[in-house]
Amino acid sequence: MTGKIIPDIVVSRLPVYLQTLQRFAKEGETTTSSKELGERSCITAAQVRKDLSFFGEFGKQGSGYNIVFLSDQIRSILKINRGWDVALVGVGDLGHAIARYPGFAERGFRIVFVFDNDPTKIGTKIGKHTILPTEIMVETIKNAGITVALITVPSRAAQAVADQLVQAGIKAILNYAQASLNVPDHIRVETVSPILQLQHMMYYL
Amino acid sequence: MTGKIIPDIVVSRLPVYLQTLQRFAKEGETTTSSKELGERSCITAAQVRKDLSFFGEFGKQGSGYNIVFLSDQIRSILKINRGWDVALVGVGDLGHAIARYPGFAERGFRIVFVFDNDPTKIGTKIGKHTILPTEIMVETIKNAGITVALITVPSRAAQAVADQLVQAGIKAILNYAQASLNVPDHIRVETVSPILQLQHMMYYL
DNA sequence: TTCTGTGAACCGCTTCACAGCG
DNA sequence: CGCTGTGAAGCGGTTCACAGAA
Repeated sequence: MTGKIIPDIVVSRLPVYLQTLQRFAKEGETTTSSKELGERSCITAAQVRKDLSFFGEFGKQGSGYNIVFLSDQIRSILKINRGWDVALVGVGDLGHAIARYPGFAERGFRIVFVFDNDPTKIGTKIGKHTILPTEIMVETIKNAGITVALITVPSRAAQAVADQLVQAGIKAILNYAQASLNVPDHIRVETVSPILQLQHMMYYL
Repeated sequence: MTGKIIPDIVVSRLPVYLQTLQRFAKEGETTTSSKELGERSCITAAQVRKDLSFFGEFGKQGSGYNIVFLSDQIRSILKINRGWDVALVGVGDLGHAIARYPGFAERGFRIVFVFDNDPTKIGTKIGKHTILPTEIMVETIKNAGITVALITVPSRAAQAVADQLVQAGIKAILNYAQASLNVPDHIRVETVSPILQLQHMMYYL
């Protein structure tokens, strides 16, 4: 089972299942079925079973899946059964909002450094973080061994920041800038694109 | 050509093409090819040609696509060759950041109303908008004939807000809350899910 | 020649359907 | 009987390859 290549689209559904499972857990459920999990995740039951079977046999025939057990398995597969230290680059309005948002830390993504290049911001505090100058970014990230970063700088600066992050040893970038980033093949980038999502929806109006 | 059902995945790539075309335009180009447009959009040339051919014959054999013309065609297909009035619900940190972000207006999505239910916020100004109480939301949106809304309220409140928005005649919702919304079939919802995107990437680290 | 538009081949994800176990 | 796990079938999107226009 391990070593087999899993379709990326399957991996991308695991966080969705996890989210639904957490909702079930909050509702006091202890067990679910592929049918129920699928319905609440907008995915067919067969798809759910096939997806999960890529990674193991997590269910019990006749009774379904144990919610806590399956959640733990998915967290383990996604490597989010541990915490991840994250760097945040760019403290405009959006960076500010993200730095103060507790949702990332609740899922194990701890923002440990916040960088900006604006001299009037450097040294000031945002929550419990002191804003650090980008000059020391590469070295700081390298020394801390951080591999995940969020980019919330203006589009025109995003590529330069990405280049620095790659140099600093970052392996995964969540990009909030309205720009597509050029990075080496072994670096993962996901872009948050609310504008593209809006434009997409307009087609159907 | 019109009336034919276009795969949603094709529609979802149009905004990507448009974004790339705009970059080309800014770089002073006037013409491009499926090869060039594809490379900069991380999509194969054949895919680009096939996608565009769903909607018409926009290129010239031998020379490629006129950038301005193709941009206009895509904007027209997506119905973003006009402006859209948008309502924003929820003025926490994120809503605040979005209300002040000029990127939406630059692409024709004008935020015309901002709602919140916090009495200490209602009546205060954010940019040029006065924050309005949610009590008058349904009526205000209905009267203005607005069909697009952004939800930036806490997860627990998102479904209730969505229900109201549907009642108000909203047809497309961009949901920033960490929650999946239940809405009638004819309403489009897209969710911005940075946390799911991060979790997805962790698999590959 | 260059590059588009497109039928056909291909490939991979989704769905089906059922064996098998509790 | 209920529900999983899974080979096989089905389907839809992607890629190929080439006719044809500039």
